[in-house]
Amino acid sequence: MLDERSIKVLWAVINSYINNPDPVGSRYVTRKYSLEFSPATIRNIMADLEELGFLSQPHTSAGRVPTDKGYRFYVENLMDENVCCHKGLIDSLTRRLEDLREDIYTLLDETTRTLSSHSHYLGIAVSPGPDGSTLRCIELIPYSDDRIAVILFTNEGIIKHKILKNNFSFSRNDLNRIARYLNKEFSGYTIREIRQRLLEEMARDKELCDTLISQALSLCGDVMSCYGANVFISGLTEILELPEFSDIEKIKEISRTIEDKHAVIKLIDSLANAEGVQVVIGAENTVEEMKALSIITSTYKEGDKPAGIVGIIGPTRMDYSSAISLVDVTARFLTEILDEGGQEWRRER
Amino acid sequence: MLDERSIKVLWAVINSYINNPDPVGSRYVTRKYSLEFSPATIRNIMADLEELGFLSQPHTSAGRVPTDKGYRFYVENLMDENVCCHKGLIDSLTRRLEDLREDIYTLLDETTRTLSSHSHYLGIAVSPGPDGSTLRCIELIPYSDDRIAVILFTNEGIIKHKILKNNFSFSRNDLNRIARYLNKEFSGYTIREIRQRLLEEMARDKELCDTLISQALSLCGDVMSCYGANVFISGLTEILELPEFSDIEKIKEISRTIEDKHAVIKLIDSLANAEGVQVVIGAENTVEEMKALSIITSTYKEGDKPAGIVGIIGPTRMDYSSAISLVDVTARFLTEILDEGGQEWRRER
DNA sequence: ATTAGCACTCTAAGGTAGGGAGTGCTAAAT
DNA sequence: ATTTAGCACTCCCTACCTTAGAGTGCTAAT
Repeated sequence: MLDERSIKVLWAVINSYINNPDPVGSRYVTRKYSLEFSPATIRNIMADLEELGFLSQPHTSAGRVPTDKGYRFYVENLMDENVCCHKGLIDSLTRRLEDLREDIYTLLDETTRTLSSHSHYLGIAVSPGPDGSTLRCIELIPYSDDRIAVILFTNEGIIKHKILKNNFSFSRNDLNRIARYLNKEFSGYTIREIRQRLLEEMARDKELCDTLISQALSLCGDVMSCYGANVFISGLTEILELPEFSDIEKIKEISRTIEDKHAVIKLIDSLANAEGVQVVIGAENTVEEMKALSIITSTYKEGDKPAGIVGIIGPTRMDYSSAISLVDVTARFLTEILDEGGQEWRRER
Repeated sequence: MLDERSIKVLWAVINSYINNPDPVGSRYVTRKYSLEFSPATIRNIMADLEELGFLSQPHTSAGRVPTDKGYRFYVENLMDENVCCHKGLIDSLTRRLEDLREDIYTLLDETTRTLSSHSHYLGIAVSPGPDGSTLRCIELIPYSDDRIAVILFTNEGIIKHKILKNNFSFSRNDLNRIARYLNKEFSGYTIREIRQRLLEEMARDKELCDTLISQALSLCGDVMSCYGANVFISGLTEILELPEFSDIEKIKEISRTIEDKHAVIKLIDSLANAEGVQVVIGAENTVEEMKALSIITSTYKEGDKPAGIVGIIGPTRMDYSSAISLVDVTARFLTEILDEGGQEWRRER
């Protein structure tokens, strides 16, 4: 499709632009990348590349800038794959996440911080949602006369708690019986499956009229209902340093976008089921406010099920190769951590 | 100290500047506030006020701008105290916090959102730290072969959990016994007191050699050690709209400052023990990066002990009267919520 | 096919002039 | 003695212009 010369030039332009967001001129390319052609030749090539949609000019008589299509080609064909191992990243991940193995929310929060400080873009992570999480066990604890603390453990290490007001007053024994029942029935299922079964069981138990059990089911349902995916984003400070965000309006837009976690979940969800690292460049994005940004994500897994997502959001002018491997390594790392946490449990069964 | 005329003028300047951050001129004051003097007279008064340090000029031949000292005088003497009841605020607080009574972290997070959306400044909240929180009860739950989930309930509604790796394998019965012991010993004490006692007991128990108990104590200590105050800040989007933050550098500074939660805690801590609403204006602040900002805080209480802090951070040109009552109302509201949550418990004892 | 040369285009930066808002001072008015 | 009108002056802000520089596209020569 493209001859070798064109590829060299395209690579040079993108490489240069990634390091420094100034339109790239023909003279600069010949000098800096010591190509064996004169600026005039490069100009011709660039004109061709522009016609093909890989480059564009901010205005006549400015240098060239890569288009989204250009970046896409770069990511798929030209990128430097063998980025050095992320020793520093692994180090900080292990160091910072050491004590957090079992508290996945804090773990993900720290992960986004690590991602953003290493990439200098936004770090993002989505916790396992109800569909993927497997219930490990439920505990019911008397909290006060008319309140019960319900605590949910999942394999992914998410602990969800809620305190429920209750009309009946349960003894500790009652609660233990209920918990035993719930655990027997539901542990090992995903939250989504449990929700489904709850609906059925509750319909059935209406007739059985076993107060304790039906109470238990309703308790369980209450907690489940507040179970959703959580989004973590950090690194605003990092991207404020980038020249493309020196404009207040853009910052406002980004800030609004990332404060609206629902929008982010929607955005990210479409990538949840893909294998490996996903790259969405600029206008490939379906969300209007993100058309100037690129997103790199990967899923981390619990066992062999995709659990949640980690990634990086940055300008389209992104250091793709390093960002991609950063995300890749991080996702693997999280998968590993979750595995350690889950192993004994799976062995046990 | 100031005659009535001067006060009127000072009030007018500050009032005008709060609504619109342009230096206030003499002509504008006479027009807008229909004072019974000519611009020339106002000019003389303003010159006096400047000499006294209440006003300043950005440059010769610009209008006047209030100084920190001016704001201070305004807050203490001139402010419109009887701001209308914050019906809207109370409404959204009740609506948004209804289901969160017992999960204080989510509660505080939502509180900052409500504060920032009502004030259009930054909303801030600090959760009860170890010193103030009273332990309600401890639960120990087997998590896997060699791990135990420790769950801490406090009166303030904070639930802290941690999963601990353990060398011994405890049966459920063991854990229940340990939990009973711990509850008997420690519930009703503040976290700080417990930490203190733990140290003593552990020293003593070395000789007693009751493995179970000393294990229990060490478990308890482990969880306590991760018990610190949490800071919540939100509303960056709000203050991006303010004209004083149209400069990227200022935004960077603020963003850095609020991302550094330790600094914020340090800053806020000095206000923790004061009664009622605290107002810190601009350079009165001890933290360098905050010298252009004002902070309004109040403590919410659990029972009669101050538990944590809520507040607003904004530009010195802040709508103090509404911000102050906003913070006041919110703090009272939180206190009330915590009271409801705690009442039964205290009654029980 | 490539390159040197050249005219042309567009931006970014710096400099200048004019308008406008506001002041301080002085002298007149109350 | 206080207040006010009048006026000269100061300073900022904006718009406008100019210039330098970087880069292009085209043409003609290699």
